[in-house]
Amino acid sequence: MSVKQRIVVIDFETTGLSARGGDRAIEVGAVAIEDGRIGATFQTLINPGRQVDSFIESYTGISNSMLAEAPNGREVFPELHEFVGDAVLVAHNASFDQNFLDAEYQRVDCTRQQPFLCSMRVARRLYPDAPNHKLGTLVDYANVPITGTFHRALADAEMTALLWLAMLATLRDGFGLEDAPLELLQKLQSVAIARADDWLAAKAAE
DNA sequence: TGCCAGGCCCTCTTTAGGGCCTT
Repeated sequence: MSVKQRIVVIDFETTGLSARGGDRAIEVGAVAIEDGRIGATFQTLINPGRQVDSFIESYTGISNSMLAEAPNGREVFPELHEFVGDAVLVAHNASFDQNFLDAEYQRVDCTRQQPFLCSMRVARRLYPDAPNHKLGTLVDYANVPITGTFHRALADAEMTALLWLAMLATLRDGFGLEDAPLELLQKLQSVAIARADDWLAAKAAE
């Protein structure tokens, strides 16, 4: 995979926690990282075809009246698919966003080919001393600027993208690895899966 | 009525259980 690989950081607000249980996306935010910098963005509300409950309205600040005027998934997801292109995807707690993206793509006959990396899994390895690994906590811990309201899709995607860049910087500064940040993070994630902490120690000792 | 997600990761583990994180 190319070092210059475009990355898209994505975040969904949804009607609930279970994509497979029928919950739907109500907002998507996506931020492209190109050449190590934040570039184009994509954001829209999505009409889920149903009422969202009061918890979701309160949690996200997205009301039913806002969603009533929003485009539906059949309009939104082909556009998102085009925006994402062949970029590697990143999200905070990626399994959640991946399940929603794949479920919504399936409804509009789109498919996802590229890998989906998780900023939370990397942060747990890179910042083990953080109070916790919620996005809001990590934004503060890594001195990432707050770009908007938490629990809105574009703001969360932007701050996840900035956290991702901060983690890249930490890796470069901490391990002297000037190049191949994407490969490094992919390796770091696979290492996390394998619980192979020795890999980082070996890299640091080189 | 009662139930209500799923994947990762750690540990008092692996023939399991529970916390974290996302909305």
